Amino acid sequence: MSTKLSFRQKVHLAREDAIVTAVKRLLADKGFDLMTVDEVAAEVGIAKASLYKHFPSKEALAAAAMVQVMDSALAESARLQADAGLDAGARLREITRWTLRTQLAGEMPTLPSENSSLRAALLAHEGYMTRLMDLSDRLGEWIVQAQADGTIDPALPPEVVLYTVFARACDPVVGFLKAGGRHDDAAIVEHVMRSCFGGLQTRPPSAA
Amino acid sequence: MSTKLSFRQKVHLAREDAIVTAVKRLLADKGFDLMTVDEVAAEVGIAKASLYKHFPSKEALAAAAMVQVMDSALAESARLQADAGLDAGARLREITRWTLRTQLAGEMPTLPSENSSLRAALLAHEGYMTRLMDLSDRLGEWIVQAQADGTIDPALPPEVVLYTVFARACDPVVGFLKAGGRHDDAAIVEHVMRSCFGGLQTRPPSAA
DNA sequence: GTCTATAATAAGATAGAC
DNA sequence: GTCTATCTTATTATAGAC
Repeated sequence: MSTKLSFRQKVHLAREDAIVTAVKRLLADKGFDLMTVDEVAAEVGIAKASLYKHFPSKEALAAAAMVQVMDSALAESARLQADAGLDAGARLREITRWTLRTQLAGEMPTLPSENSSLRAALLAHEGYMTRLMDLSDRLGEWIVQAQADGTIDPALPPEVVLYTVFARACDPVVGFLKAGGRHDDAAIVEHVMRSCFGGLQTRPPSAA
Repeated sequence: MSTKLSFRQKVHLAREDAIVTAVKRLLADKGFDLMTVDEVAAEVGIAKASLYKHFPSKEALAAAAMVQVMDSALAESARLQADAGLDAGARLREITRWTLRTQLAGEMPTLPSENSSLRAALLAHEGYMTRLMDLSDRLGEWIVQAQADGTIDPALPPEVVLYTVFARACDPVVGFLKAGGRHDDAAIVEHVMRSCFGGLQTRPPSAA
């Protein structure tokens, strides 16, 4: 890969980045089905036909946004991996916290529900699937390690833990609490973290 | 209310019930936005125009389905309330279990996401809102009682517990595990129950 | 590559006969 | 109340000039 880019190419990439940023925000706000390409064009400030010169379809638009989110998540996971002061359990908690903060910031596109034209497009999108598997592998290692360490319940199958962490990205509890207006963002994150990792039941005073 | 119904009225109600049943299934399967009125008509086996003689809009169709689900949930909560062998914590666990079983059976319509024409229709639907508030009140009493009993973590605000229980109705973990095919329905329910009430962290051997 | 204008299609809703 | 046929609107996508 050359790092030397012509002015034209830089402008091109900057525009595509502006488009993807708008798509991310709209996806987080309304979801794929309710987001219209007209809205995206309006938010970016260009004509709809110009959008289609950059991305061939609405699905490709959304996939590009999902790839960018995956890259953010992978970057965050790399930071946590590099932090030698954290054990596997702490890394899992911190990536979950990052997920909740990202959702609260309105930057977490809602994942595709089971039946959606987006779902098929994402499954066929090589870049997205590679990143999803990389992230799953890294979190999977943390989970197995944390279960060996005794910080994550070994009675839960690892995929249950993985899906539960992933699901925080679209946890409706976050939105409900935000809409209620009785808690600030930090409190919402801590409440959801406590219910997720500690459970709803009362915990006996921990030996640890 | 008279219990005496003419034959015509009975046929009318039976048809409306068939419609609502189809809508419930399609809502659980595809969600509101992806469900089309044509599909509903096809599944019931009548013409679309006939549907509109029974329900004035797609939103009214979905609202009728949501009311029926709420009635099921209220009936289940009444059964649990009447069971003197259960304390508040056990009732909360059992209503959550019922929610998960209903979702696995394909009978739990997905709740409206934040931005949807359905959301506004439901907020304006008196029958739905009354039932939602009745159910929230009953679960709210259970939560406060369970926190006083020490079976639910008193550090969590009651509304966090309430929303967390409600959110099991659309927990994507259930669908992921089902799609994975490595667990039967009963195992899925138990894994999600354990992660929800016990938390992802290892629990020290309980004193209780 | 950007624009305006325009297909092409899908889906909610209705008209009018029976 | 049920049907067929149709209207209306919203939305994805493209044509063609510059």
